[in-house]
Amino acid sequence: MATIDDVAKAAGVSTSTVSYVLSGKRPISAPTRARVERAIDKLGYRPHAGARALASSRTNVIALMAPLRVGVSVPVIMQFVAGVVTRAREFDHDVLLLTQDDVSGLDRVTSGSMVDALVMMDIEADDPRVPLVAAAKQPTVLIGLPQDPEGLSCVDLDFEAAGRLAVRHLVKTGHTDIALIGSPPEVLRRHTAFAERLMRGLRDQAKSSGVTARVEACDSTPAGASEAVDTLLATAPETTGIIVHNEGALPHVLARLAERGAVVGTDMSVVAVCPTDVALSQRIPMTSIDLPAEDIGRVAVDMVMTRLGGEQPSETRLLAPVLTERESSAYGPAAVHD
Amino acid sequence: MATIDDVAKAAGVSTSTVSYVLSGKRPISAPTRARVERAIDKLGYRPHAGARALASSRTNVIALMAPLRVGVSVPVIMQFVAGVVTRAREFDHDVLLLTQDDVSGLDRVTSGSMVDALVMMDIEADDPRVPLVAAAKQPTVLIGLPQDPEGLSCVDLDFEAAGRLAVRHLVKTGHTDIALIGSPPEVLRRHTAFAERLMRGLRDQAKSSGVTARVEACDSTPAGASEAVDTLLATAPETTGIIVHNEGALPHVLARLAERGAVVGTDMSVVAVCPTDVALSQRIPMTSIDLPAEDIGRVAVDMVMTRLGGEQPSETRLLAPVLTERESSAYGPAAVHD
DNA sequence: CTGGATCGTCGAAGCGTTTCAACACGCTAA
DNA sequence: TTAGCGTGTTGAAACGCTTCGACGATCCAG
Repeated sequence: MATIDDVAKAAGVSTSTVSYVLSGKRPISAPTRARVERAIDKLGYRPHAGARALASSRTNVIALMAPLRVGVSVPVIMQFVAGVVTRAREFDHDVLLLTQDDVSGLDRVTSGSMVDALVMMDIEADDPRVPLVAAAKQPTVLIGLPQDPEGLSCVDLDFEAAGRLAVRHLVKTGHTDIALIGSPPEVLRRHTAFAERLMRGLRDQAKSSGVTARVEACDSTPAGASEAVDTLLATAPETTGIIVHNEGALPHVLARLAERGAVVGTDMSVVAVCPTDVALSQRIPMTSIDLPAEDIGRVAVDMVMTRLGGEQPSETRLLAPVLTERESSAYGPAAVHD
Repeated sequence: MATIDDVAKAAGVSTSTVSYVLSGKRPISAPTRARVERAIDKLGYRPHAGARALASSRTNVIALMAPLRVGVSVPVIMQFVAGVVTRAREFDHDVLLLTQDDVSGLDRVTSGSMVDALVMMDIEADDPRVPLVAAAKQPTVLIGLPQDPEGLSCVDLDFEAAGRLAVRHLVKTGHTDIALIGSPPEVLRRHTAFAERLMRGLRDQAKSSGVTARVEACDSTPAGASEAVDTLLATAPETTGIIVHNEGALPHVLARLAERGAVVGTDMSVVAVCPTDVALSQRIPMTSIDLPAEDIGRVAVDMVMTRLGGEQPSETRLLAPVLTERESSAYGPAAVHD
């Protein structure tokens, strides 16, 4: 492997000149720059990442903590990951993937200076990682909202607004008996932030709209979905509007409703909260509130990068939910027809 | 951040002694070791990854190239990834995730010495990355089999054997008209290795068993699956045994068969090639050949690690397919009942 | 005793960059 | 003419670690 000194020798300049050509941090005359560049690709020179990290304390790597937890939809996680990785590359950064949900990986990459910054997914309401990143020297962006986002940068879909929006939509189209089929019990037990926020928004809106809204946890399996549907329709047979916030369970919920003879889009209105591609690959195109996972990943990287240059204050960005009507929802019993 | 010199000073030893305590490459007396260790965690010392990489030319990072291509099942990819990441951690390595399918990332991490080794997924028959890794100084393991695995280390399910096994099973249970519902057309167009290998095994076995076996490509969407099922049953209505090698399409294939009144497990036998958890989360438990994705990821790391220590010869490991009978297959028309 | 191993520790030379202070040069302005 | 300035380039000092060769001490065999 050629070193920067080899390049310098080949170009007849000093090593620092080569370095400045590469970094652009000092002006270099056109002819010199040309000689250096020619030498670089004649030798196939690549800077040694470790040496660079040592000298500059910049690694051009960011860490992505994506705990692979039970109950979270893997395709959705991957959309976040894809957003993060591709955007990071646009800033000339690579991504170190951490999947353990403990705190040791965090400590290792931050205090070992392996990364310049961190993006953390799947935040719980009282997440043990949060105090650590607050203390780390690397800037961090959370995908999701912890209990106390004080001094932290966060980005997420505004799930509270999404909950409200879903209810408002159903109410507006004439539904007064509404239910949420939500996250798996494990997720709720962990107090995963997004699940709780959606429920809060939903309850608030139901209350202020004067409609009933019950909530069923739901495993992402066929059996779990069937059970959720069955208990829901047993305890509240008057339900005509269902919000499903569980990508894995969604197809099974629809299948069970069909088995029970409920025609989605006619008898029963269903609003999904999920990525658009998931909404579109169901048995019928779903009315849905988009979870723009890839965008959120991208934004997380943008935020982390602005904090990397210059001492920006922390900010939390909540993306406004957008509801798109498709074929799974219709007017309900209380609809006012004109 | 404390440095190794701080630790040495605090413990009253030389920096090299601290280094040897950490690496264990030279014997250190018990009392000295104890003093050093006390100093280490009093100061909260962590070696600087870049400095270590520079001095030792070891980064303790491996690259994982997992192109996020259209047509490949994301949950399955993630199983590979999970296997790789967790096993890498057991060897004290972290994972750098590359998702671009071009060759630039490969070049960057190898010639920049960012990683000690590579694991590459989703190999095409004539993959442009293969010549590059053969030239790189870092050992590499491919998940999948290129056209010419000469001098390369590879690991995968033995898809050819899986194709044969699936056919043999159907033949043995009395089916003479067999079909494969396979990968999406894009995957075939890329000559993705595993898809072609399964088809080859299937055709060979069909030929030598004297049964017919047609092949349908199949998009992983509801529409694509319906289309595949429809054309299959239109052109070969006598089909009683179907092999599905497409995780994304599987549920939709089953749904379409049901819609058309074919009772899977009675009229129609279906064998899936997919991870067991996918096989179990369908409308009925599927007879399947397991794709042990996480295991394969783990094995890939094992192989890469043995090649990292000592100059091992390259090897390719093909895991023997295992078929598990469940409820989606039954005896066919030609079965000999006793 | 003496000579040679063995054990534990140390000093110093790298590893390949970045970056700071300094300098040479040609200009312009006084 | 000279002081002063900006432009382009350089030398050398970090950055924090690993590892090689060397060295004193201890031990055992002869």
